Amino acid sequence: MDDHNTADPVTAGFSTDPTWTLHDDYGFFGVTDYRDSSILSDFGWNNNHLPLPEFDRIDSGGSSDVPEETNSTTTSVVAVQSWTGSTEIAGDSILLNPLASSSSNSDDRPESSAASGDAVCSGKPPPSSETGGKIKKKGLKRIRQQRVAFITKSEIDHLEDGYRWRKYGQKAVKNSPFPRSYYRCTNSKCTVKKRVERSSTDPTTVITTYEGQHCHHTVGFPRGLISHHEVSYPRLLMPSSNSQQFSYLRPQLPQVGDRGVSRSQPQVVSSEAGDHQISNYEQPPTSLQRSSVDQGLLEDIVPPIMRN
DNA sequence: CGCCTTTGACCAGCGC
DNA sequence: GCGCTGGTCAAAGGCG
Repeated sequence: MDDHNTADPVTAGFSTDPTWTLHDDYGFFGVTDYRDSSILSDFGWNNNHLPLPEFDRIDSGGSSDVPEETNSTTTSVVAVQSWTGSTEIAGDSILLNPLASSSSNSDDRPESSAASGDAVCSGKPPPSSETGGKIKKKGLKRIRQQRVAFITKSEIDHLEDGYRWRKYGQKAVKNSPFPRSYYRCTNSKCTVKKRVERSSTDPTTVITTYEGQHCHHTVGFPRGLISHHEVSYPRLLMPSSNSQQFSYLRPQLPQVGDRGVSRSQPQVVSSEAGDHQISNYEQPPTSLQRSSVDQGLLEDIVPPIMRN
């Protein structure tokens, strides 16, 4: 891990950084700023399509509950990348080209199908109880699930995304004055994890990495803001015109092929989805395969046209 | 009282 | 084998 590529695409100019452009096949959809509508229109998007994280006090109904400091915060997603099938992408290496880590990909394949994608919704207890605390199974590699990384320009580290998270760890990051925080979805049957770190070279940006897929419609959407029925749709929270109020939006994604159809269905990750994931550890997914792989969060945020 | 964060310890993987 | 680093655990304490 010592030789992880610590280059920060944010400040290193990730828009031209080859390690990021290589991620086109994995869902990287460009460098953008939701405030720049011209860029969005180039992608066939409008503001409603961006996965803008919401501020922490979403349940305030956009009222004066929002701290003054928060009011002054500018939050915008500037880049997203996603990938599957790679492992040992730890720490700063989330910025590495997953295709370049093929040496570990073979090791990445789930040796035990109990882990990985199908475990996400298997209803099993979380790994913590399964491994019996500090008595861990030796020789059992960590299985990486599909990950999506956001680079977000924000003064807030932990950006709300509609799910409830429990922090389970924090580590100092090499070559960075900012710690990395580890979060787990509070749903006991959901193994989705989230990693949040601030860019060492550009403190104004936050890198949020999601791993796995939620197997539930909502695990307590921000303090009961909306009903369970509603959150079966992707959760995109966008600021209202005054940037202090937030509204829940159902994204109206471009209707391209069957993707548009599937969008209208509540997204429940089945065990089959897990099987898909396993197969994709074995070899790089084709475009068609990715269409089934890129479910969950990625599907929530990336319109089909961008995944082609 | 339940949920959450904090934090030190522990474990696994990797390079040398 | 050793050291470094990322990732995770779990006890303790805080908060509403």
